[in-house]
Amino acid sequence: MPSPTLSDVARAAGVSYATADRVINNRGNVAEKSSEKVRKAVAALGYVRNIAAANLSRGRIYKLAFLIPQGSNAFFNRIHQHIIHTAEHQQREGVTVEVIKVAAFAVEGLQESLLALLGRDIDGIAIVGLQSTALEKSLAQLRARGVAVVGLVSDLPQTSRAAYIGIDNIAAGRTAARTVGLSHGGHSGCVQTFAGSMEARDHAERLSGFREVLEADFPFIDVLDPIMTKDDPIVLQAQARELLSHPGFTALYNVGAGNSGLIAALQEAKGKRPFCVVHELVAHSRQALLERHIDLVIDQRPDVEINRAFTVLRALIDEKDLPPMPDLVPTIYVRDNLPADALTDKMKA
Amino acid sequence: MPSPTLSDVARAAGVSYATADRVINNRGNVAEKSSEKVRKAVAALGYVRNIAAANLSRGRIYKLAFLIPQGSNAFFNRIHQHIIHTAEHQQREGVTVEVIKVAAFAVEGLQESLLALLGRDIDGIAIVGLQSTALEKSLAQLRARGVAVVGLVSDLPQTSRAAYIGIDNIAAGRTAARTVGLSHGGHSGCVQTFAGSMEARDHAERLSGFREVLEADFPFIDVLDPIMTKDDPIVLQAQARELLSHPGFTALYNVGAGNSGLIAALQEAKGKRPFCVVHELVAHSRQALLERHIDLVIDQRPDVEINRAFTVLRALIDEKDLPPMPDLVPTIYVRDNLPADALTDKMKA
DNA sequence: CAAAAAATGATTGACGTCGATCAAAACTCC
DNA sequence: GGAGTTTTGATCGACGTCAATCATTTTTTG
Repeated sequence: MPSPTLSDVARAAGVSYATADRVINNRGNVAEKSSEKVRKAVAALGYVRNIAAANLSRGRIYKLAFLIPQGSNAFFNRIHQHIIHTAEHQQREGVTVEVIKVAAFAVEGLQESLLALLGRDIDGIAIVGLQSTALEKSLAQLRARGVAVVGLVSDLPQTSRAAYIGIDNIAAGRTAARTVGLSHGGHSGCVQTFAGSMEARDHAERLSGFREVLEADFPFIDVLDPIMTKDDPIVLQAQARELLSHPGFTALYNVGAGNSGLIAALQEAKGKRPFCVVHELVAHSRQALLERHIDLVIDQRPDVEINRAFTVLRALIDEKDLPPMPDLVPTIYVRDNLPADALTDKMKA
Repeated sequence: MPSPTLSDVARAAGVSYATADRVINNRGNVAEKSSEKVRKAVAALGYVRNIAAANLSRGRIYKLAFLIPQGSNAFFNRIHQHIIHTAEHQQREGVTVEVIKVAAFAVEGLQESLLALLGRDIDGIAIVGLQSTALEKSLAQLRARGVAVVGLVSDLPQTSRAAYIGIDNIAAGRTAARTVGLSHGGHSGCVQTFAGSMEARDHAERLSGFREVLEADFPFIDVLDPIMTKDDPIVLQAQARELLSHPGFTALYNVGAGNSGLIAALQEAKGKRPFCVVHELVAHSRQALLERHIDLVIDQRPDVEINRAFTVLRALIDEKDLPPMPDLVPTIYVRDNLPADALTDKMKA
């Protein structure tokens, strides 16, 4: 019942503790024959090294870094908050975390930060990624040095990371479409979409998922080509204001950020407004839900993602397999299933 | 930077390690004056005992028990699966788990299981609860012996548990109502509700939340009194079949279980069907979503709940404060945001 | 003020692992 | 078969805590 120790393994393999230790921590200078015997004994006994004891022994500290885009984007502020909050609690378990702000969506900036990291001893990094192949080389270098790399929210080149932690954005778009479709109750309609930029992969993916479902399952709803906003609230507000003055739109869907502008425009408008779906639950989208200016928020649960990032990074660093974690799915918020407002609560404190 | 050790505390307090140890592990035989000094030093240095080292030292094993209702209920099977799965991974970290099946929704059965637990040395239990005050005494006894008790999915008497892990069922009902309301796109309608029993607190709560939102925000939708089903698929199928033969129902909402019956009836029916909302994502509700027999599933994410139960129990047992965990909210599933089907995947393997 | 009781100090051996060191044994190779 | 190399064994002292023991000091009590 009690887990076998390395001494047990050594005994079973017929070698000394020292040799077993050399194999387990591959320190070299061990004959293939002995190595073989030890590996067999490990398999036979089901030995798993006690990470707590190991960490205690060497006084290990896990050094993690999170690279997230700079700027005043409410969503990334929320991400940042969650990282800090989680880091506080992990501190006592030997995890130190550094949050590195990177110039938003600029490959060069990210590249630079990665190079800076190369010189330091870091155990794992989570990166809000860019698909650019320009990153491949430095990421490969980092990983060659044993650094665990995961993509967060937005993926990196597949070969450059051990895992991607984020939602499926096509599914997110499809989900939005489903709700828009259902909201029409079989009646015809016309949806105006908004996007920051078609170069942002997540925006493009959401749009394609959105289109796909509406075309297939709700053909009586027209989908208009997206208005490009650069995620700028000012642009969104102006465009939305103009739009809302014309009747005929039965739904609005913004795949990108800058929702405060959209919400401001909706707030001004009188009378029946179109069905509105946006992404990411932050202070203003939350309030807009409560005040009925919008109907739905599709959220990627950054709290769950951050949680997962920590867990995955530790598992990668410890080279153990992943414990069960909640699945990541695009979450639909209406005004009735909002979580307690932790951020607001914190602000008060 | 490195955490202070108990030796540091002892030195700071001007007492010996032995005395500091006596205070920390309250072994008694220590003068109030010394005790005071030690506590002050603890506060001053911010000492937190190293749980990994402590567990290593005493070879601690956390003994947990989960009490869940017996029977072939798909939802509880899912719960059971998650417990087993999580337990496997926790095993190597010194956690043993026992799942105790209790006669469904019978206070006596639960009571009996609790009494049986009284004799054994258990560190924590999670109970799919009953609100009954009959349980208060045995729960109080257990807790007096230092057993951590949390309510799972369905709450226990408030004073009898340290935490409740489950969704707010009123919010769940409100959420269902919101989606039903939105699906009517401003048109009038008529919803038939189904419930297992009004004595089940979660059923009653969901219904009241459902009613509340529809009456307040969608007064043009009629809510019919619930058909009582005892969560029996046969009953549901018969009732639904009958219902579907009449036109005029624009939505169906089942707050309880037994959905396979409802789905079977929907499957038989031809033509346009009402908007359908049910609770809990399990094999058949998942399939029904995919095959478009129903529109929405409100789920309480048992995977998240189980995860949380383990985390909370450990925190209670270790007497440390709670690490950040994902919020528990009623989750809305449509056919486009379903998680990967872990259970099915497992069945195959 | 002496005897009993209570509190404290000092110390030790676990727990399982790491990262050493040093000597002894087992091999190569010529 | 002797020098050199590689591989082993044995052992030690951390890491921070727990759970002991035993001797000593301090306090209480009659």
